[in-house]
Amino acid sequence: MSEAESKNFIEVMIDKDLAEGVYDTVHTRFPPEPNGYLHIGHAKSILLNYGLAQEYNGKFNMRFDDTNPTKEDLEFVESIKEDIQWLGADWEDRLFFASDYFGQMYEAAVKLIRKGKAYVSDLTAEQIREYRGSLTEPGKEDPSSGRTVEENLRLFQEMKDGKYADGEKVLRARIDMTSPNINMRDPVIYRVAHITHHNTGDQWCIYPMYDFAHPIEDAIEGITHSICTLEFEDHRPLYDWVVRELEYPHPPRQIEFAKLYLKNVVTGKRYIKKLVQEGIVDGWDDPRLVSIAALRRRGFTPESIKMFVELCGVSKANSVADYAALEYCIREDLKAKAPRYMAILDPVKLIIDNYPEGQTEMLSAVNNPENEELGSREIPFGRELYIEREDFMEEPPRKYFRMFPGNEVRLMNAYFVTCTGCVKDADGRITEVHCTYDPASRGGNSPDGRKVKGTIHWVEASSSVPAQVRLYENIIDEEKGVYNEDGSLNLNPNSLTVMEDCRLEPAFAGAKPYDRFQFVRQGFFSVDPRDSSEEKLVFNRIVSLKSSFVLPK
RNA sequence: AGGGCUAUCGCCAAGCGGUAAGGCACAGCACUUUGACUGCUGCAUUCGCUGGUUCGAAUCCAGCUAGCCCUGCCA
Repeated sequence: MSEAESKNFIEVMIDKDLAEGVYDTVHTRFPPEPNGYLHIGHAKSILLNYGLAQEYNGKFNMRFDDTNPTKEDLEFVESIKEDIQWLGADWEDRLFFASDYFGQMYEAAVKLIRKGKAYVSDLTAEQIREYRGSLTEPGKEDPSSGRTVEENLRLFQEMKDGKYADGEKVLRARIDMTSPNINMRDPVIYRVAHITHHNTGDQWCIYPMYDFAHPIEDAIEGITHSICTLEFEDHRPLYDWVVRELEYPHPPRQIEFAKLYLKNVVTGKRYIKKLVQEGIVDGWDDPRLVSIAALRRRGFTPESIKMFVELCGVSKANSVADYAALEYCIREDLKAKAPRYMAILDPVKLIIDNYPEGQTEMLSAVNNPENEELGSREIPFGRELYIEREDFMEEPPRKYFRMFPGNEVRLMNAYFVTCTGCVKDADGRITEVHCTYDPASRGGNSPDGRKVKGTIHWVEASSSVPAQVRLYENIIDEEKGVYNEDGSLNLNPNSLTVMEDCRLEPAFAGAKPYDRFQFVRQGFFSVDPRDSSEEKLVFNRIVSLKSSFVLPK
């Protein structure tokens, strides 16, 4: 991460624009339609637009592109604002709604009509489709295209005044019905829709189409670089046509980049809706999803998402990022930020036979060896502890260096102990592991300098804090991918494992929602903001530690 | 098939005529009071293919091939 880092193609274009004096500032925007929740793909666009404004000392606008009331809802306006703020993109006082420009858009349409560049059409939607031609055949002239300016003005006024039913008339731009670019074949720019808009109420019954509205929105706000995704490349000639015909003095430039896709995750709204309806996930913010809200709830930091987006880069090549890259980013961000406490997810008793009964003592532990600012804590130690069930094996495989009969290991921050055996119940399940400790090894080192290969984590039994911990796997099967061949979702039933009887050291007692920790040897976890209570903390695993439990074959 | 765009390591991605950056992933070694972290090492004689121009091409030209997008009164 040095200044030697190369610029992406958008920065190169901006540099060129600035150098040539096409623009003397940079002004970007993020223009979502409030018709759903934001996911990680949107984060790329938000952070890209905001980042560019920052980098070039320019401005960044927040704008809701709410030109189609049939699909939009106020509910989404609030969630989108919250997500963007959480990501750290600051629009300052520049929060706009495309619907606030309906008056100016109407005037712009009138201007086009006056210039003979737009006309009211009587064609039905179906006829318009027929007249448009196909990918390989040119379109035909609209029979209504010959109307006079006066007639068009009158009819458009009547459209606005509610004289026509939905679909009865539309306003079309007059461009070129034979253009090889279908978007230029006299696109519809205004339609009639008698519906209440969440912002403008019943003030309008005609609404502008995206292709007409968007360049106007950008021009009104003084946007210089209108950054959107690849599928709009074909629309750029129309975008340019609109700003040119409307004669804006400093027309904005549209630049397209490739969307960010993440391998093996579900982002499709209809699939998420299905998952919610069927109760497979507990909402659009279920920690297994990758909506911004879900990532936030699971414990991801805005910094980690920013790092991920920057890691992925910006280009025009369609690409699918590895989930592993996201995991890398959150580990990287949290490893110095999160205190490292001990937590036992699958407890089994460890009894130290030569430790005095009824005795406890306090031991000191550093909270994060990589970050001294996080200080240290006192942890209780006693005769009965909990250790991880998988940290003991009666018959260990090769290269297993945790607890097994006869082996000496270190209890982290405490003592060396030598395993002496275990106790089982009638079913053969291990109920207790036994050991003896070396009192001279207090703190975790032996004065005689002998070494142990294994260090395991533990929690003193009587003072331990109960908790529930949820472990997430990718919701989708790694091999098969997100969707089956018939289009159905390929769900992994093991995507969520709930550990009910976890035991934490007392340092966790005051943990608050969203607090993040590294559980020693387990991974990074955060307190779930929705399900945690005073009585019982619920943790979400953000990400596991890298191959910390993989045994060599 | 008409138009637009894209093709560089398993995944991202620099490179813009001078002889293939970097990150993720992976592997090995070292270190380690987390089998984590960290450190070191390895990982494209080759840039979708085929020709051409050039002393020299991933970079220029031509022709192919593959993938994505476009026939909403959605955005």
